[in-house]
Amino acid sequence: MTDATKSTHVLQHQMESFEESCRAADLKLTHQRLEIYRELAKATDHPSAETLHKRLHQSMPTLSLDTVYRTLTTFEQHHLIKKVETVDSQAHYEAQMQQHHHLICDTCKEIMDFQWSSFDAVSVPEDILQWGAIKNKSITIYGTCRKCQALKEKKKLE
Amino acid sequence: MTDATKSTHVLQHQMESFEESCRAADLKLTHQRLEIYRELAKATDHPSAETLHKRLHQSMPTLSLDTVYRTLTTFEQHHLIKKVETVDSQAHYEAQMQQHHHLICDTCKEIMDFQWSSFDAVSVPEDILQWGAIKNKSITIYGTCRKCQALKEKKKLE
DNA sequence: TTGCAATTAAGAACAGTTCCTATTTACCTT
DNA sequence: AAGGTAAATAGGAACTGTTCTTAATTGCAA
Repeated sequence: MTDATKSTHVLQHQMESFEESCRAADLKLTHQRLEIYRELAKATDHPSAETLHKRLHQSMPTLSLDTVYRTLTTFEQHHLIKKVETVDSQAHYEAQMQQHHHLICDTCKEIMDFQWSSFDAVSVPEDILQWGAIKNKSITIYGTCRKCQALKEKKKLE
Repeated sequence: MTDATKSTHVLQHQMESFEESCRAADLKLTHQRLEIYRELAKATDHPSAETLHKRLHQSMPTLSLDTVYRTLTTFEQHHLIKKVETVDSQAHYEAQMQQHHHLICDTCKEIMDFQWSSFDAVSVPEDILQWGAIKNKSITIYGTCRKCQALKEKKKLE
């Protein structure tokens, strides 16, 4: 993922399948829901409810923060989006529902998506199968991103 | 890990190295700190501050919840314990600092530790190395544990 | 043992999220 | 196209989890 935002035609397609899922789930297609979903779908940075609210405020000045929270919760309950696991006190969300993993920078806290299909293909160790019914496995990689590494180097030299 | 609690001798050893780390970090060895650490170290369920406070309340009735929060934050800053990534609104902690992974039950939300040394040994895909300096990678497996599976089966038959 | 900086208890304050209620909206029926 | 109705929304109040403030207490160095 080199671009900060998705191509419009990929987003278009994602919006269409979202609308279909809403109809299937008996969720009314309100302006707020469509815009909140679109804003999350085009983001690559796993935003919080507050961040989404700020971004949408320009185009929708009367949108309430509560609506953003309520809408995200509704979407999550219908498996249209996911809550991202973090140690942060704010909840973060993503519209990416395909199998993927996360890179987290310990400095700027930015979360990036990545693929690792050979890992996805392996089955879990024998003894874990004893634990119960496995549904999904995902990796989180921690480290310092290039940007933050560069900043640290710069500070050292000062 | 078959037992719900650790053997006393393993815990003893962990307490000793904890005390050593505190002295090295210039952290005073107060009764509260020792007991909070001991309670977390002997737990296998990744408790929240509130849960730890409840467990300690019997033996330490005047221990304040704030002290539990403050102490856990101090320990975390000194890398003596870790905050666990969850989608929960409460923060969860663990004293286990060796490389390990998590199993999370989607029903009872219980978090279990597990090892996967062959995964630990492999290096990450080439393109991720471009991202920055990798420090650690860990897996979270989601599913339904045996206990909850059994409960669901029981409900179906009713 | 004494002195002092660090730590603590208790409750106030704060941040993030959810609830309450009156109003508005989507969309089904005709 | 217009009306009816259940669902959704805005705004603010309430709630939950966490952190801060202050005065009292405690660990530990001298």
